[in-house]
Amino acid sequence: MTNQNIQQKQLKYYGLMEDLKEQILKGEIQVGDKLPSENELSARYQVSRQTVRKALSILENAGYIYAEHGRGTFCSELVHKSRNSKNIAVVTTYLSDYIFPRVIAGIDGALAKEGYSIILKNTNNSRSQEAKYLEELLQKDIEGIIIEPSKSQIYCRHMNLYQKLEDYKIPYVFIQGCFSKMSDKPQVLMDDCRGGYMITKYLIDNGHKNIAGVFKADDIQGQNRHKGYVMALQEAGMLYDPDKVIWFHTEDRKVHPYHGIMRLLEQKTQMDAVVCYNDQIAMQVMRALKDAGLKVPEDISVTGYDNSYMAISDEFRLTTIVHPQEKLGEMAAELILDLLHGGEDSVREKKILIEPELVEGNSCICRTENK
Amino acid sequence: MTNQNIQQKQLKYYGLMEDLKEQILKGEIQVGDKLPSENELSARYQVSRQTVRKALSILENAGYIYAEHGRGTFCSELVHKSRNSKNIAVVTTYLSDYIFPRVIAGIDGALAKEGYSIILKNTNNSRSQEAKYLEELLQKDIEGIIIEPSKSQIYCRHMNLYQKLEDYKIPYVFIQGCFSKMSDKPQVLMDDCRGGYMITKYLIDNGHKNIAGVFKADDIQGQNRHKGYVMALQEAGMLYDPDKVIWFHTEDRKVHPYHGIMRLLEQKTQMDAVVCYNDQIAMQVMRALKDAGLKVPEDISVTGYDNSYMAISDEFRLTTIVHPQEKLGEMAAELILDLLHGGEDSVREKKILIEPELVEGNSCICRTENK
DNA sequence: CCGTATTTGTTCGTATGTATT
DNA sequence: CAATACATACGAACAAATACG
Repeated sequence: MTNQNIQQKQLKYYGLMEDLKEQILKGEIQVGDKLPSENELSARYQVSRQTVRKALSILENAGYIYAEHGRGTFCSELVHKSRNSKNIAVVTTYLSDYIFPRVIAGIDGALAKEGYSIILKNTNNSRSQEAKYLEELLQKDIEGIIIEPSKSQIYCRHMNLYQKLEDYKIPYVFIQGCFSKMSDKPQVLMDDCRGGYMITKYLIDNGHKNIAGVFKADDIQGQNRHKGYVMALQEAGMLYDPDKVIWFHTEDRKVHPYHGIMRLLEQKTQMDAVVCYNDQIAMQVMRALKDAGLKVPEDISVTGYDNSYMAISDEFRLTTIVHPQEKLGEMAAELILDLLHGGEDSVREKKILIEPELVEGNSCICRTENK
Repeated sequence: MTNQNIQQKQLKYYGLMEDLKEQILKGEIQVGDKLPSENELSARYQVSRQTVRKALSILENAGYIYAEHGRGTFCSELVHKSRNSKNIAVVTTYLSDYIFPRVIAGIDGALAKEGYSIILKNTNNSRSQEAKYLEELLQKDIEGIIIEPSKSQIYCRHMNLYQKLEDYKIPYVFIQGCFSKMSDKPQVLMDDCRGGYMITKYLIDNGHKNIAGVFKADDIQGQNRHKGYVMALQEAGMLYDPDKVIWFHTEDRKVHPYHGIMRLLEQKTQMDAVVCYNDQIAMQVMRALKDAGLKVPEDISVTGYDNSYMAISDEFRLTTIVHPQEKLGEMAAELILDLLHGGEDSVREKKILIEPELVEGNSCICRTENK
C-alpha cells in the first residue's frame, strides 16, 4: 500500500491528474471553464491521449470535471458541493488535562449541532509536527481547520502551507494564539495583554511593591501577558526590573520555574508577589516558595492565570484570570461555520478578543503601606 | 441523452459490463468468487483486453468487484469503501476534564505513530446519540472505531449497527466498559470488579465494620465495582446491607450522592467508611460528610477510584485505585491497529483486562478493634 | 444546409512493469 | 524461477457529437 502510494506520484496519469486538480482547486481553472482538449494535453504533457483520458476519468469520477461529447471537458460546478465531508480538523498543542478538554467540548458542542465531526490532531507544541499535520490534512477530506499554533512566538516557517489552505479555499481559525505575521486572519483568543495588566494592577492596588514575573518564552500568550505586566508597572510609575522576570521554555517546563524562583531567593531579590504565566506554573512557584520556607500569601502573594481546577481546592483558592474555555471553543467553532457557509466576506468579526475577568482567591494579601 | 442510452447497450464494454453485473446479481458469481481473468474474458467475449478493463473498471467504481494486483478480480462482499482514510473514530461519553483527556492522549500517541487521525465523537452518555453517531460514522471514511459505550448497563437496542460494522469489516474496540451481550468482542477495560474488591478489602483489613457504598447504576463499571464490593464483604463474613448502598444515575449525578449520604446520616445508619464509585463522587460524598459535621478520616474513611487530579492536593490525598488512563488508550489504539492490519484472527488477546492498583492516601484510618 | 475541423467516445493492438502463486 | 494476472503506457483508427464558416 505504501509502495503504491509512493509510486503513484511517479505515474504519469496520476501526476497529470494531481496537476489538473491543483489548477482547479487553486482557481486557475474556474468553474465552467473548458479544459484543454485531450489532444492538447497529450501534446503539452508529452503523454499519450490514453494517459490523459485516464487522468480525466479519475477527476470525472471524483466530480471535479465533466465531459461533453464533441464539445470538450469542463470544470464542474459541483467542486464546492463535493466538499461535504462534514469534518473540521482541530489542531492542538497539548492533549493535557489542563484546559484543553473544555475548549474541545465547546468546539464539539457547537459543531455537533450542525452535524460536523472533529478530526483531532496534537502537535505536542512541535512546529515540524504542525507542518506535517497540515500537509496531511490537505490530503484529507476536511472543510475547515481550527488551530492552536505551536510555539506561536517563533516566526512561522511554513507559511506556504497556510497559503495553500487559502488556495484550496479551506477556512482556518486560530485559537489561543496567532503567528505575528497573521494577525489579520480569523482568530479567537483572550486579550492576554489585558489579562496580564489586570492581574498585575490588582497586586499593585493591593500595595505590592516588588512584583516578580514568570512567563513562557515561546508562545505569544506569554509575550502578551508579560506585556500587560510591564504596562501595569509603568502605569504605576514602578521600575520594570528584567532581573525579576523568569522566562521558561516549554521543553523544560517542569524544571525551570521552580529553579528560577529558587535562584531569585538565593540572590535575595526583593519580592512580595509573583505573577505567574498560568495556574500550573503558579503551583510550581508555590512549591518552590514553600520549600524555601515562605508562606503564601502571608510572606508573598502569588497569582495564576486560566482559573483551572488547580486554582480551586478546599482551603486554598488562587487569585487568577478566568479562561472561558468552553466559550472560546464554541466561538471558534461558530466562526469557522460562518466562514464555511457565508464565505470570507460575510463575516463581520474575523478577530474575536475575549475580555479577561479576574477571580479573587486567597493567594494574595493586601499590604497597605507596611513592609 | 436518450439516444446515448439506447446506443450504449450496443457498446461492447457496456454490454459486457451489464452481462457481468447480471451474473453477480443473479448469484451466478458469488461473493468472493474470482472472476475470469481479463485475458480470458477478452477471449470469451471476443473483445480486446482494453474493452474488458473498461467494463471491469465501471463495476469496480460501482463497488461490485475489486481487483487485486497479481491475483485476479473478485466479486466484492459489500460496498467496499476506500480503506486508506487513515481515520479512526473515537466515541466517548463525556468530554469532561476528569479522565478523558489522558485516554485520548494515549490513543492519539499510538495512532499518530502509524499516521492515523482521530475523529472525535461525544455522546453525552446518550444512547440515541451513540446510535446516531454510529450511523453517521458508517457513512464516513473510517477504518475503525474505539468506543466507550453509553450507559453500558442498559441492554443495547442498536445491536444491528454493530452488526453492520462487522458486515462492513470495520473493526471496533470497546473501552472502559462493554455491553453485556458483547463481552466476546475486542475490548480494553479495567478489572473493575477486582478494583472494587481491592479497595473494600483494604477498608476491611483496616478494621472497618460498616462500609457504605455509592455506585453508578447505569454503566457496567458501577455494576462491577459494586460486585467487587459485595465479594469483599462476603469473603470477610460481613453482612451485605443493601440499605448501605446508594445507587445514582448519570442524569442527576450532581444531586444524588450528596443527598444519598445525607439521608443515610439522617437515618442514623452505622457507617465508618464509604466506598465511592470514583474520585468525583468521593469529593461530593466528602462535602456531604463535612456539611454534616463529620471529619474524614477521623470519623469516617472515604475511598475513591481513578486516581484523578482530585485525589491529590497539598494536604489531602484520597485513597483510590489507579486508572492507567494513557495506557488504556494506548492499548486500545494498538488493539484496533492489530485488528486492522492483521485481521481479526491474528490477534491473540481480544479482551484486555487491566489489573487495578491501590494507592494509599490519608482519607482512611486504621480502626484496630475500637469503635 | 453542407462540409470541415475539433473534440470526446470507443475499440483494437502492443509493450513493459510488477505483484502473486 | 516461471507462469499468471493485473497496472501502466503508447499508438492507431474510427465513430459520434458539436462548432463554425
